[in-house]
Amino acid sequence: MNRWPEIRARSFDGSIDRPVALENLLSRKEQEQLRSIATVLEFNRGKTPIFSDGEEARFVYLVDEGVIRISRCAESGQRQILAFSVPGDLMGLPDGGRYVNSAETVSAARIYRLPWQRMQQMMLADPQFQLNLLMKVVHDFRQAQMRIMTLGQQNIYQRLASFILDFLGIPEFYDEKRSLLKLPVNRFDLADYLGTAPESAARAFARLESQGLVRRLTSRTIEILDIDGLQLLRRGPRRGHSAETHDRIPPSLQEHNA
Amino acid sequence: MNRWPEIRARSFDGSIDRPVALENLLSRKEQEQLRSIATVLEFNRGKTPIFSDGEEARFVYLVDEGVIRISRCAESGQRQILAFSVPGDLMGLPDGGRYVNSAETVSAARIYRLPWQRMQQMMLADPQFQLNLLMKVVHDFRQAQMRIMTLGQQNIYQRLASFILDFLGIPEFYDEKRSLLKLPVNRFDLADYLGTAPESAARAFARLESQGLVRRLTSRTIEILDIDGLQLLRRGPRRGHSAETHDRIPPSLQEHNA
DNA sequence: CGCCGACTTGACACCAATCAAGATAAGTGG
DNA sequence: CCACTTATCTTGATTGGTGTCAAGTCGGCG
Repeated sequence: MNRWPEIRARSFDGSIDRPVALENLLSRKEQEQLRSIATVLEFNRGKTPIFSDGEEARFVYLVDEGVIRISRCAESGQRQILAFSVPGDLMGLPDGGRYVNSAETVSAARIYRLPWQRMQQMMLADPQFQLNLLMKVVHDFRQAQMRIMTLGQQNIYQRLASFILDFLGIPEFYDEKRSLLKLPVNRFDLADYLGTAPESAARAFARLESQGLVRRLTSRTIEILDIDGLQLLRRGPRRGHSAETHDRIPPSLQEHNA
Repeated sequence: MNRWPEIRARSFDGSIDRPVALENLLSRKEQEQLRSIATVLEFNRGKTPIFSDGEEARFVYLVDEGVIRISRCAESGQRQILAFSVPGDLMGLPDGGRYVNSAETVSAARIYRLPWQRMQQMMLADPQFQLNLLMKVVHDFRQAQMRIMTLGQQNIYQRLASFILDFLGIPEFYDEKRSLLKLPVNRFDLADYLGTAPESAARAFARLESQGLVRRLTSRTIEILDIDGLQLLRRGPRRGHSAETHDRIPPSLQEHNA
């Protein structure tokens, strides 16, 4: 059990057009440095809480395996999923001594728990290490800004296209040879991530399918038919023509129409 | 001119409910530390570019006076304003050696320009200073997450209420005695910040006015009539009743629930 | 006074939230 | 294994929200 898994090539939120290089995740060396003060947490199943908004923050966490959802509830009670954390991501940085987000597993996961006090000592003792962590936080900051762009400017279909495109760079979820994307989340989580309702998320899939961009095999397994079309959709204006995306309709879908 | 101005009590984006304490801005000591390697830039007017998306990033910037808008253009050409920077805020952190956002003055401003190379040296030489900067970035990260909440869950009226409430804590803009708020931005900037169209921003003001929450004296000067009402609006559901604001339920929104 | 940009308002069409009702998949107990 | 319950997902209908075009108003400045 002292194997240390390979670091994934890119962070979850990175877009296709701006590939996120390895240095934006914590490097193997940095992770090893952190592991020396870590406690391993193993989770067998999804929906298990790791930390919660408002708790005193004595630990930060490093994802080693699996997917974690980072969320916060608005005062209205509405949940917003701020990000999905994948291996190499850091989470649980305190603000005023407390967590400001909640984190739950989405699937089985292995996570390293790091005492924040000792983290700080390490950072003070090794400024280069601290600088690397700083750059990691800056990177996460950029990812948050990209989500501001998405939520501020794109309609639901475009947001879904962005979400899908983000996943195509992660081999763990996308089987490139067969063009199969395995979504790690259900429609509820997806809706809370996109800032919409589950029904709208389902409708967005339906429309992408009607335009020949993807095909739903099951609700969690999507065949990707037209990456260029997805990118065009994402880049287009919010109020774009909906009718026929671009002229092509895959042979499998000719509706004799009505 | 070696006076060092008082640090504002709170950062721009902080909400009323979660007051942002002084330590989230750079402290006076930290700012002085930075000033030792800084070049002062003075801007007499708004709309002057400071740095632009894609440029090689050799400097970071510290706002001393005035308001700066941080923006990015989507591939569709649509501009999104990610944040407004106020005194004590840091901006221009590079990603991959380049700026990823653009910054322009909104009003007259004084800004300290810091060579990024020397900044890094300073951070390596003084880990405590670096840790303070890290916490500052973490705080900005939180602010970005709060914007994700706002954009993902709130309608235009609520976003405008959030925007207004954010400003009420800044004495530079809000004359508490006379309940007068002086907006530093025009409707275009406001719309790009809220993720909507200028027309919708105007309509949102009209509706807040029709509900007796605010009154427009000029397009940039707003009289605040009902702070509680604004907070209720912000906290409410996205699809809430608009008609009469004031048959309000006390904010003790206990989750009695069904 | 007249121009021009910023702002506002109206009209209209499209988007998306909500309620409601199936349809499908996943458990659960017999 | 099947019948049943349940959760998840999908689709339809309806209504309110909001982007867009267009027209009009206001204010500042020459």
